[in-house]
Amino acid sequence: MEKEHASVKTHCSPELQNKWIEIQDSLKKSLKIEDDFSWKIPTSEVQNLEINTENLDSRAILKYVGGVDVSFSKTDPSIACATLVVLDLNTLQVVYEDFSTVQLDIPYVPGFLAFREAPVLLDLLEKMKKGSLPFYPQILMVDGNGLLHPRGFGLACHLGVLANVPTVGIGKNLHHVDGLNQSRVRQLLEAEGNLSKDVFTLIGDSGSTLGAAIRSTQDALKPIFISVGHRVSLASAIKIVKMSCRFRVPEPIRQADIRSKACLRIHGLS
DNA sequence: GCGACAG
DNA sequence: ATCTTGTCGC
Repeated sequence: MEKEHASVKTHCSPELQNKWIEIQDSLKKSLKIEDDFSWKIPTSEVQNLEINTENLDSRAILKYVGGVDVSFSKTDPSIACATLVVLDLNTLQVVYEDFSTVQLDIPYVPGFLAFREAPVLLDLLEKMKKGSLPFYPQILMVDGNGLLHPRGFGLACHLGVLANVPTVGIGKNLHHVDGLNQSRVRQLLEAEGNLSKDVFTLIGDSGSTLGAAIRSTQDALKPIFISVGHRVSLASAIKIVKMSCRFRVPEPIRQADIRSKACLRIHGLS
């Protein structure tokens, strides 16, 4: 009888984890956490109309927002469907979608999600770019964290750096990091005077700003967790996320998730 | 040292 | 991530 724990703790060799940590630390040197893009974020409807006399700003307006997600087969947990969608920010309609069904042998290890999911997502992005396909995303929303990560380099950062595209991390659950945990977030949201607030900056014990918890919809009790991925500031990331929310989960991520699962069904998995 | 821990 | 029923909302 092996000395296997009855629990389902995920772990892999310390050697591999050390190697992964080196890669994260190395890639992190290329990380940019301020706005680094040529377009401008749309503000009010009025300003987008050309009746505005201040036409000195010739930058393009953000229009194409991407979203990526990976779903897994319940029958064979190693089979995954990775999905890339691009939405028109004005209509929140999908203008592009692509899938890749693959076998993933690398396990999910907290803190190392990128080593499992980034490769296939990168393939989808590179395929779109090399094919000169239209609607290549000006910014990409990723199902996972960015700076809100044990070493400040989650999947959103990882993908952003390798694809050299602006990214924002979207977590549906809090990754406990730097002293941040559910009870502290709960305490933030329920604090007197914060009942009507919808954005809560997340500052760790170290004093650094790791991201923000936001109530994306009025009726959403449970927040989502936004963090900087690459080439975008937290303030800009929050603005863009707010513009893409019809429901709690921002539409690019939500559509990627829905279509990813539909893709598995069509292929007889599910 | 042990537990907690995005998807 | 995935396993699941009913239920509420648009």
